[in-house]
Amino acid sequence: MADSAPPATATRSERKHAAIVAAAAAVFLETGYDRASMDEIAARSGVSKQTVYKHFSSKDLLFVAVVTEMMDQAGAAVHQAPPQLRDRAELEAFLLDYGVRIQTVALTPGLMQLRRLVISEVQRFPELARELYARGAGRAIGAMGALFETLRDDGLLAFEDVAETASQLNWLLMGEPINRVMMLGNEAIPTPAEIKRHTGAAVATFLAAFLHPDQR
Amino acid sequence: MADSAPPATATRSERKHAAIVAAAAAVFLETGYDRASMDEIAARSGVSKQTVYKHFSSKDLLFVAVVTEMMDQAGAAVHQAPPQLRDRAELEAFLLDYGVRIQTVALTPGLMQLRRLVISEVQRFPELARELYARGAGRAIGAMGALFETLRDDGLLAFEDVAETASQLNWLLMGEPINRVMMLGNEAIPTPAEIKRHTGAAVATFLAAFLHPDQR
DNA sequence: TCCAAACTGAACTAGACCGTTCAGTTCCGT
DNA sequence: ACGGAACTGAACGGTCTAGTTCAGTTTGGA
Repeated sequence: MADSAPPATATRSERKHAAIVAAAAAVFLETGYDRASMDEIAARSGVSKQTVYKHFSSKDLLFVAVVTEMMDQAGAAVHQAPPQLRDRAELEAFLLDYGVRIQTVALTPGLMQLRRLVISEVQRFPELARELYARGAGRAIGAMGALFETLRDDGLLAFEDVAETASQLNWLLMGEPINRVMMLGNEAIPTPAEIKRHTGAAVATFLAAFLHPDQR
Repeated sequence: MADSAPPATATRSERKHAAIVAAAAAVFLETGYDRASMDEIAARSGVSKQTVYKHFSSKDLLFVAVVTEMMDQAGAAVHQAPPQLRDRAELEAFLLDYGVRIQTVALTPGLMQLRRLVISEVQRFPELARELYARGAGRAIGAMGALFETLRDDGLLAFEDVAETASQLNWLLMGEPINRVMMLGNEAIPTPAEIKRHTGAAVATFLAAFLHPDQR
C-alpha cells in the first residue's frame, strides 16, 4: 500500500527501514503530524512498533527523516542543464517549455500535500520549511538568475536586479496556481491545457518587460 | 491576555462569548487545531469549560466560528472605492500605492498565521480554505479586474484576458513575499522599504506589458 | 553451524484530552 | 424581589497515543 519497491538485494534491516519511511510518508501526508499514529505506521509498514523505534527513536526524528527524504525525491526530478539561447525565438521557446515543465513538476498532489504538511508544522520544524523553500522557489530563482545574467551579457535581456527579475518570472508562473491549489485542494490542479495557456500569458508579460529593445 | 475589550454594555453571556472567541483565536493560532486544548481555551477565557460548551457545542464548531470571525475582521480592513485615473502618471501612482497597501495589510503576523492554520486544516475544513481564498486573492483579483476594464475602455491599458491580467499583477506583487513568509516564518516579513522597492519593480513590469502603446 | 543482532507481538505505563455531569452560585429581565 | 437561565469548579468516563518492556523467534555474517 505504500511500497516503492526497495531492491530485494538489500539487507533485512534496510528493507524494513525503507518500508517504515514509505508507510510513514503516506500516513503523515494523509493525516498530518499530530494525527499520525506510530501504531498505524508500524502496521502499514508490516513491522513491529519495536522495530520502528529501533530505526527512529522518536516520532519527531521519524518525521524529519521522512520529510527530508520526500524533498530529496522531489528535488531529483527538477534539475536540468543551462541551455544555449541565440535569439528571441529560442529564448521564448525555452521560457515556454520551462514554464510548463516547472508547473507540471510542482503542481502534483504529493508535492502540494508535502507543502501543506511542512507549512502546518512550520512552528515545530522551522528548518524543514526553510529547506523546502530553499530547494523549491529558492533554487529555481537562483538558477534562473544565473541564466539571465548570461542572457544579459548576450544582449538578449535587459534588467537591473537579477534576483528581482528571476523572482518575477517565477511568481508570474507559479503564484496563481500554487496558491489556488494550496487553498482549494488538489482538485484545483490545472490541466496541461490550462498550464500551457497560463504559461503563454506569463512569458508574454515577462518578455514585454525584459526583452532587450534590440531584439524586438 | 487575549481580550479585544468587548463593550461593557453587553450582557454577561455576550461578554463571555466574546472572551471565548478571543481566547480560542489566540490558542488556535499559537498551537494549531489538534494541539489546542478546550481546557486551556476555557482557562484563558476566564470561563468554565461548561460555559464554553454552552456557547459552542464542539471543538469543531468553535474552530469554524473563530476562523470565520478572524476572516471577517481581516476582510474589513481591505476595502476601498475604485479611483478615477486620467493618465499614465495617475495610474502608476495608484498602482504603487495599491501595491504597498495590499502588502502592508496582508503581510501581517496574524494573517500569515491564519493562513497557515487554515492550510493545515484544509482536509478537515475545506470550506474555510475556500472562503479565505475567495476573500483574499479572489476578491483582490476580481476588484482589480473590474478596474482594469474601465481602464481599457479609457485607453490606458491594453490586454486580452482581464482575469489573467489582474492575476498577474496580484502575483507579481504578492507571490514572492507571501510564499517566502509562509515558509520562512514571520521574521521574514518585509520592511516598508523592502515592500516599496519590490512594488516599484512589480509595477514597472506590469506597465511595460500592459500600458496602452499610446500612453508611452 | 553458531551467535549476536534484529525482529515480533503483545502488554503496559503514563498522560492528554474531549465532552459530560453535578451541586452550588451569580446574574438579569420582568 | 424573585425565578429561571447562565455560570462555576471539579470530577469523571472513555478513548487515544508515545514510548517502553519482555519473552521468544528469525536472520545473516563469520
